[in-house]
Amino acid sequence: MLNLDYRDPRPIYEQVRDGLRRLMVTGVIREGEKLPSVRSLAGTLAINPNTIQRAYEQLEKEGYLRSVPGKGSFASPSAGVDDGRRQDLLAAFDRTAAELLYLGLTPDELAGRIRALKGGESV
Amino acid sequence: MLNLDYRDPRPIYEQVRDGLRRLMVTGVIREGEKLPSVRSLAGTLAINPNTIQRAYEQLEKEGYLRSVPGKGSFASPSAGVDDGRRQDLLAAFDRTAAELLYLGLTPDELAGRIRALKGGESV
DNA sequence: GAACTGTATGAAGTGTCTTAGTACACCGAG
DNA sequence: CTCGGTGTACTAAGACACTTCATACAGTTC
Repeated sequence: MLNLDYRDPRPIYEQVRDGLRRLMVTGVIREGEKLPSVRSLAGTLAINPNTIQRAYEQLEKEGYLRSVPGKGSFASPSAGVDDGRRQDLLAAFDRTAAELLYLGLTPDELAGRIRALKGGESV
Repeated sequence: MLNLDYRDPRPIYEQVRDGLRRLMVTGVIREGEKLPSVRSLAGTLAINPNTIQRAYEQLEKEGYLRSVPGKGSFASPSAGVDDGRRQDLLAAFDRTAAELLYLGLTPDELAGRIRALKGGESV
């Protein structure tokens, strides 16, 4: 379900956080679905539960999941994602696209890449 | 020319590196132009020269500038940018766009943002 | 030679990441 | 109610990255 790369300079909790977010974005984990518990995921990945909790904590702040004491953590609907996350993504999108244009790619090429992503056949 | 934000969790050398890269991408610094020396920029920003050197070192690996002992550092043409950097950017572009689509934006909206960036009126 | 340039090295302080261990409160099933 | 699983909180410790300070060397320009 998730892969850790110890050669990756990014902290483990970021790899877990980004990996889980990606699973939700790509539809592997769907709205309302129960995520692995802090302790079980820590066991699976052979890391400390505190590290998992930190990843969950941040995903909850972003609005990607909701944690309920005693019950577990559940994926939230995409509409519930925090607006700050949206703003950050848009800013990152503009920065990346601007540099790619500087490097010689055309707006049409970038638009083509977006269409090729297939928006997750949602709605 | 460059702003440092000490509330930003990113390391200073990354802020300098990304800031300089942005100045080149936006055309403020043009191909062949001489960049501030390691020591002078360190003095301007009131930080250690080693930190500037680290930023320059990485930009040179990316192909954005070329440093010559005794002479200085000079902005390279966009065609000289490393291919690894291109690949990283494309991967980041796809990830960001995929998440934005998941959050409800349409391919047309994203394409519109790209056109609004105005590719630096180069060539 | 003097003054600039990039480059290299080592030591010290600070902060983050991660682990380990413990503890508390909540929920659901038996 | 009891028990096991859940999220959450806290402290301590070690490992590592970031940054600074200081020094040094080599190349260029005048």
